[in-house]
Amino acid sequence: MAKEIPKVYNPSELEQKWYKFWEDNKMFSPEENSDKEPFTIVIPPPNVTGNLHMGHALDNSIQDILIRYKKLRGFNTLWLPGTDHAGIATQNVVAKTLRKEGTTKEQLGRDEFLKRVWQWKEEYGGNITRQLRRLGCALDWTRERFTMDEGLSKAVTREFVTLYNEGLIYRGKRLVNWCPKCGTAISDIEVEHETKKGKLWHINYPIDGQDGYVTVATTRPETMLGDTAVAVNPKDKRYKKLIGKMLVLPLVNRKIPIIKDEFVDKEFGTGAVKVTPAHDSNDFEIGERHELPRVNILTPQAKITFEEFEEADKPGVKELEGLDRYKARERLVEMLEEKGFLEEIEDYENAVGECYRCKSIIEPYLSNQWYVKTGDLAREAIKVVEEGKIKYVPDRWTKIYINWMVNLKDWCVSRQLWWGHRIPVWYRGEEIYVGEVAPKGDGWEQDPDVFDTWFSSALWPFSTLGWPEQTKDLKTFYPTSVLVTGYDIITFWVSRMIMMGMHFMKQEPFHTVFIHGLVRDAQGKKMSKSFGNVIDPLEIVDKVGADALRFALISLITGQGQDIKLTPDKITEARNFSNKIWNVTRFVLMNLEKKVKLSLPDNLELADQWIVSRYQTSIDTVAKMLDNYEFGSAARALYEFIWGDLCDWYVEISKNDLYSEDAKKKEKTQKVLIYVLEGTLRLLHPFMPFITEEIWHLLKDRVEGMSEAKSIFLSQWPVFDDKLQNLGVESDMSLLKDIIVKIRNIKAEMGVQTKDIEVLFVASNKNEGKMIVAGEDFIKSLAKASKIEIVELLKKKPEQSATGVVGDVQFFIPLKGLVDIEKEVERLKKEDENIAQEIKRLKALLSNKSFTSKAPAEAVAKQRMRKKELAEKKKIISARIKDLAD
RNA sequence: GCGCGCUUAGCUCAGUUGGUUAGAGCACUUGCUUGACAGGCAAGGGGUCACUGGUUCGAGUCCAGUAGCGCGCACCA
Repeated sequence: MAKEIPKVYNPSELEQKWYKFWEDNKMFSPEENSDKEPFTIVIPPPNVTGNLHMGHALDNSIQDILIRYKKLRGFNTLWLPGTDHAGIATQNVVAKTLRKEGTTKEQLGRDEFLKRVWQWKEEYGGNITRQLRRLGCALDWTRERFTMDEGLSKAVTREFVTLYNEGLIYRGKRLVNWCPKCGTAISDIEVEHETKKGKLWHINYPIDGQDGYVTVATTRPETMLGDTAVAVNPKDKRYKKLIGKMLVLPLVNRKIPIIKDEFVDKEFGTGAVKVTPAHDSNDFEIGERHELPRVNILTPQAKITFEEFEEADKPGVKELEGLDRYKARERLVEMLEEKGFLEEIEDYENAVGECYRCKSIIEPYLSNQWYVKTGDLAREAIKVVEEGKIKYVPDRWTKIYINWMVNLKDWCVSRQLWWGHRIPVWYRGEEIYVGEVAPKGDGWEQDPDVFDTWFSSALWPFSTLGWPEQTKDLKTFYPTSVLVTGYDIITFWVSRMIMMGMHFMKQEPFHTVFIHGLVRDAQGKKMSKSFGNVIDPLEIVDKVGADALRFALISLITGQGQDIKLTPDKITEARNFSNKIWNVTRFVLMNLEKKVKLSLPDNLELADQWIVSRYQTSIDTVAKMLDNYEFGSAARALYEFIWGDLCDWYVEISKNDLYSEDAKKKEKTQKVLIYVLEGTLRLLHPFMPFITEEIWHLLKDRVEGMSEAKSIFLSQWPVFDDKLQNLGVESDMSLLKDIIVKIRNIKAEMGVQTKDIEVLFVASNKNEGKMIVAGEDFIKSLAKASKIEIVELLKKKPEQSATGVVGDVQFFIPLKGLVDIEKEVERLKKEDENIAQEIKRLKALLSNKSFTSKAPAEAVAKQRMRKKELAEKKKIISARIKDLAD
């Protein structure tokens, strides 16, 4: 029978088999009409264009653990999957394939293009959801949603129209963050700032009607084409008498005023600032204050245009028309130099905004956009967190969230894309119509723009449950329980869900936000294709299985939510761990000749009581850790219990019984092994769903009285029984283990390999004697001793033997002829010295009055005890040294 | 500039409310063809817990400061 189980665990087939089983049986769908308490998570919807990366793997492993854990604990769980239409990303992907075909979206036209996007979505949109299945995620696929599906589209329209009617939406012509490559506005948080080396050009602007000039400094000389003023600080003596005079813009010859504005820093640059209201946000504000004209000089593709120029201003710079912004900059600087307007070029560092998606440099650009007024929405969203109705874990994110929300600006929600939710606004001449359906009558034209993708994902926790319809799901599963995500997305998404959740549902969308770190490479670098340091989770799943990948990631999670450095070592460790679990199962099943009943026998011996106690402790600690979102600690605790306690100790000890002739003992031990293994599988199932399912079924074939459930997922979390937890037994075992290690240690140091040694124990009290008797069999087998003798008192000193002292127990290993005495004396002297030093330290500590009087009695007693123990140990060892030396 | 985080063994990291003896995995040394597992077993070496000062009987742990690294926000042209 045992031969059926291979030596090495081979995950790939098994994982596919079990996922299919789970999904075919719709096991991940919640129960209908259940009176169990619901536990809900909505997945952070991955981009439909996306492929599973390590960040997803971590994020979803955590969610899966929560779901499976709660399911085992008897909750009616729902983990709702879905994907995000990812406006820019998806549009770019399809545009790229069109380019390969030699066409463009403009040539196709809007409707045709959208057809192609949908086609693309049908074909490839399932990639990432397939990949989530390979990870083992217990997602309810019957409820899968997509941000562009009918229901969610309706929700977004309702959202906009409602906010509009409430006066929380407005349209404005302002400077936005414009990405010339993506051809759309993006929101503030989609702009990344990176400090770059640049130049500061100092340009002389001649004063009109008199000699002299004013020098301005700029990092963007090409924007001078759009200058409509030069500003100075009103207190700046250098320029005071020039305020109100006109300057002549070099090359362009436009006359622009010198104005005064508090914004200008006298100390910086030359103290005079060129003002380009159409291309810089500060300048825009100065322009507002002084009612300056705005001259736009760029096309949406960031090429120079003179559309808004006076005819007279064009001739001097005509050759720049149509040039890219950076080409134009180069040429313009040359021209300024030729004409003698360039005063100086200085090296300079400043932060330039980049598009988070395509890394193009963002252009502040004047355009008409739709905005959400965030003031009241943000206030509510702050309040609900401050009141503790939503908790961030770890807590430090609370402050960061609130700080960000307090400074929140109005949210630009329109995007100049085709792929997305079309803005439900229609225009007819000066008329504007906002509504969920198109207005009646002729001549209406719908706004060509679409919404920011986050405008729809803000509704995700309730739109996926059916909102705006009052569905049963919505009533049952909203508010959701926990949101799990990386900190990089708090601002994009979490904050917006809270705002919209509070506004539309009047209830927080989740009570806990668990924020985890980002997955990085071994050097701590972000994984990115351009660095070539990405580890593809699917490759790892192919190689070592999803369980191992999950376990590696989870066991790296820290309490503070640090970023995770994933190394190949860690993956190997987890792979080895699955193999260990596999093999301990092999061991247990190999040693069953017939079916056994799942029950704890009553003739437990010391080691049995110990492993049962350790198992009970594990039930308790793992549950507590999971309840506190301490995923890493929970994983590490299980690792230690399984590998350390169960495999390294109990399995080895159990061999005595399993290979013995005593049928009763044999059966007792088989039952203990089954009992502990079966329960441990359920503890481990949330972390490693596949291997635990497989083994659980292997056990089911051979064990009577296991759960009737058809999957371990549908069984239940082990019940913690504190009567089976025995701390006295745990401490006894810990002493016996120390003794065994000490014997092994002496043997190794003495170079003794034989099993034919004898150990003579001197037990100074009855309890110790009993303990050693209880452990006699396994002390012999694990320490490899052929004989053990226990005496209360030493009648005569053992000769030519090695000595060990563990706690109050001393023992002798006669080594006549096996080893030279000098070596043993050496070894003991070394130990003696170490003890002497420690005793010295303790003496000093205990004679310190302030310690004995101020420290709690417990701490003092502990140290006294320790000193006493060491002193005794030293006595024995010193005596031994003396004896041997004689 | 402001804020946050990190700095513990050669490497990657744990370390709960301060309790005196700082742990793990990998790597390293030594020994095991042990009937679960060499993806394994046993034993061992290896750390003035970044630095300085403070609080305390006692600090890896608390406080202040310094340095280095990382991140976020804001940017003065």
